[in-house]
Amino acid sequence: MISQKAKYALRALIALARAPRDKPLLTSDIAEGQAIPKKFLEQILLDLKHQGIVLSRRGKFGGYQLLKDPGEVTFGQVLRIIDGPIAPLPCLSKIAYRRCADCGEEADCEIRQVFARVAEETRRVLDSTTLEDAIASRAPDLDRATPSDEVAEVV
Amino acid sequence: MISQKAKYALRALIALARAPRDKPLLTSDIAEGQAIPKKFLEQILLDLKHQGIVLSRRGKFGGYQLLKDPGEVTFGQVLRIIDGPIAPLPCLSKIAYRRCADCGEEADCEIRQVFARVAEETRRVLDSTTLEDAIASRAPDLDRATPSDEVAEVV
DNA sequence: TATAACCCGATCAAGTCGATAGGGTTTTAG
DNA sequence: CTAAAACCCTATCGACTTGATCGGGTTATA
Repeated sequence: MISQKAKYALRALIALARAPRDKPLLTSDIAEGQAIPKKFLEQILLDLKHQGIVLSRRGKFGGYQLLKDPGEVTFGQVLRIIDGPIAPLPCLSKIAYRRCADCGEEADCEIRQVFARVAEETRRVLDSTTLEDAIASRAPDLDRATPSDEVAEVV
Repeated sequence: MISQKAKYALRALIALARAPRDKPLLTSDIAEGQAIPKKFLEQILLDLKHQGIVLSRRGKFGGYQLLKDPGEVTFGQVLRIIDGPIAPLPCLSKIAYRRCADCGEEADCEIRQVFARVAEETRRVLDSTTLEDAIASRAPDLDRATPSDEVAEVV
């Protein structure tokens, strides 16, 4: 289950991706349009800003805009920022790898082997689907997916 | 992330699958062998019993055995019993479907569409991988996967 | 210089997770 | 018959997470 927060983040980003690139959207407008608690959305947009996904202008007539092209922001990136590692087991995450204290040799772990396949499939979808794909309601261009080694680097 | 409880359940079932079919294993033996808190394991095995995965004999020289063939118990079944729905969004689960209160039309939901693909891939792996596959350290026979409609029925 | 708007940390209620506690019930050995 | 072994069941607990709220602080513009 992805968190409510991640859902909010994706909805906000999709709203930003649909808006004209040069006109910032107000937090309150996004909040109202997407039925997101405003103060909660502020936190989320701030996270996304710190991670270089959006940019903000302060003061009167400020607001948020996408910093990257909608075709270059993947669902995987957003989920990792908001929810943390995507991998189903800590020992399968490269951004937050932790050995399973109670397991034996990783190479022999049957459970790890099965969930490694799940992680691979999940990454294949999430790291290749962009905001642009989502808006266009189309399947992502699979060639966009980072080569497997590099993907593994950020799961 | 799958829960620790689900990991324990899978480890216990793999231990049972490896044992001779007619000789029950003691909770305490499994607990010791797999480094699982005994009382916690009791709860887990009880759940698995109620769901028809294992059977138990009470009293002296009692214990647990697999009720089904190791080739007929999938990771998906076990995870659903222990952790609940596998689907990444409540609106994608058929065993515990809940409409997203704050979303509009489901057919138009871009997020749902993306995660529907994730759910599909995840199910394809988890519903086709059995305890037998895990023990043999081999990829599952994909033909074993339930036809998509039926799979959807139990996500 | 007033106001709009983002920035930021603290806090909170409810729920979940992993685990423990304390027995009750059934079966078998002797 | 009875004691011991082993499963059965419910309640509870502390730590953590989640979703959200609060109260301001800072910055930029008209």
